[in-house]
Amino acid sequence: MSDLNNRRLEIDALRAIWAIRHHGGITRAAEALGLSQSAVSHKIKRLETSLGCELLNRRAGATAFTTAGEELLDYAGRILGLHDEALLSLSKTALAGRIALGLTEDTTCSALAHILGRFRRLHPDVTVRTQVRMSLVLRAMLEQGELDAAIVQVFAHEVRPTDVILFRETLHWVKHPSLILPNGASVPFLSFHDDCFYRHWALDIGQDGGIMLETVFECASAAGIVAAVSSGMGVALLNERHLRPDMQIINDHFPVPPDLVYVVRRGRKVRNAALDTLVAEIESEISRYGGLALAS
Amino acid sequence: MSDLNNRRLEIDALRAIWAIRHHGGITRAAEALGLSQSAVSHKIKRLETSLGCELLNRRAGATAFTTAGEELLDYAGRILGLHDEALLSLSKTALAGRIALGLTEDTTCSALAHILGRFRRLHPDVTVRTQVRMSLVLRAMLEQGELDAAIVQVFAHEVRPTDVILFRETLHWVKHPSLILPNGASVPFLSFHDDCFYRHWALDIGQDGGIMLETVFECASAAGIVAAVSSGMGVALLNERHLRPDMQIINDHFPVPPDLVYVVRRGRKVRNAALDTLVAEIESEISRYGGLALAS
DNA sequence: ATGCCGTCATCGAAATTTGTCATGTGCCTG
DNA sequence: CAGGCACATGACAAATTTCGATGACGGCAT
Repeated sequence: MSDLNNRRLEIDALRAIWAIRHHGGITRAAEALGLSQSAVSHKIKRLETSLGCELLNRRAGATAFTTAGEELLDYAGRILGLHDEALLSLSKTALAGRIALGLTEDTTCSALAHILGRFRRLHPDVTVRTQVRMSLVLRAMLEQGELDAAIVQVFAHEVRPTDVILFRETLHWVKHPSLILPNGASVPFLSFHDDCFYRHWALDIGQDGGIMLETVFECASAAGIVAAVSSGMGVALLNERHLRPDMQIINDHFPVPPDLVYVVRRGRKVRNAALDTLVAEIESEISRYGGLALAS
Repeated sequence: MSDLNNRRLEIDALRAIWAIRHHGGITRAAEALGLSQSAVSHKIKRLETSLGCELLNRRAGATAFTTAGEELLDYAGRILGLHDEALLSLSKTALAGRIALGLTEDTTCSALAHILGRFRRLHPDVTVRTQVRMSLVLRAMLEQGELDAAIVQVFAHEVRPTDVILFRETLHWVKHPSLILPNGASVPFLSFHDDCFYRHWALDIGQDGGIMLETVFECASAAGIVAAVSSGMGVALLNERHLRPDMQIINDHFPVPPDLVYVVRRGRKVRNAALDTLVAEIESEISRYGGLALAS
């Protein structure tokens, strides 16, 4: 441990351990930060020697934080929050107006909440009205001019040049191992709510893929679908982040599901300086961390 | 301005602008930080170009902060506060016990308050009882074992090896220009309260220096003395930080006042781990900023 | 067991950042 | 108007940071 007074926590190092936490591993974090793996490894090493304690329990595959690591992580989050807000605050211009924003339920508990809160603080003269709906509904509202922008899920091939990509998700057909699919018979399907837009894709493949789906379960929340899959009630289309160890990914016979993308999509209105700024802040957050942290 | 995402506020740079504020100028700040003047100048320059805005209105003599500078300063204070607390938190050991601490009124509104607050947060099992008295009283309480430690003012030549020096102060004889001192006659003296320990020094010089002081005004607070001097009521002994532009420093005929030092002085009790830590934190804060920031 | 794969540590070289010294500039004061 | 003070600037040296390559280690499947 170097002299008590000369020690300091580099902002970059804090961002590194934050990224390690949220991407689960040094290699992934390095990728997200746009650095080499060795650079991040070194950064943490330096941090550790300067603090005189271990931060990570290194192990290939599963990098875990020590108690000290978790503690630092907490401070890192707060310091980075202030730091980023300071940066924004210094480059801000006085904004006023109102923004009508749409979100999906999934994204409400992501870093977006922080971005929105901070935006409020930095631009008190901008009114942000937020509505939470499903992607299909939000897209319709955008079309009709009811929203200025929305965070929606779309198929990867539907992304428009003006969309801001938040992160990608892979969709999988899953089932519980105990569920055996009989050949030829119709497949029990665990479905999201009517308005879930990739449910439509799933039901359409009945025509093309030679697979007959029969909806045996409907639920608006992912938690419900997850439970139904685990209990062996049928097959479902689930995001990678909803997969559980006891689930089995189906690769054969089923058509490969399209990739999904979360995007910020703007409405038709042309000029809105406040919205420009908000979107820019979201973009900046993404490029800094290589994607948004999303609770799974 | 570099790319929005790659910008970052170095902790050291933040500490630099903080030091500039609290020492009034780059040169002084550099000294306090243990760096060269050009290093600090460079640091700020880099900070400015990375932010794309001016932080300081440079001028010889009076370095003023711009609006952006003031804004950053606010964030800097908060970020540094968190940063330093994180650092301490990671090197802390579980402490318990109680500390009886004495302070002078002057030091209550300095950075000490922050240090004490932080100490409370980091070591909730340590009870800190603080009493505010004048230096002479505190020294007596230390002797009698009523305090574990105290922040007191002493003459520079009285500093003990075990004292921790917080900062030095120069004492001056001052008067208002309108006050003419007649030769031979007794000098009207504006005095602190009975217990002010350098009042004793002032009155004693009647014997040695051939100067006869006559106390015409007594007041416990510096503000009262300052007002009395400004109104031309007499001469007084004042700290540098209490000097006002309309005051005149008296150099001739009066004996040179001894320098003063604020120190942390510990009581007689030998072992107290909690106190050790608190004193270490104070020392660390001092060496980091080259002295304590004290409201004048 | 054995070999493969993914993850991380470590090393030397290259690139970047940071600090120092020496010097230049502008401003205030006597 | 000279001298001093406070800050800026440029060149160079030192330290730090990054990268690419390589090696070590553990998990996993054969």
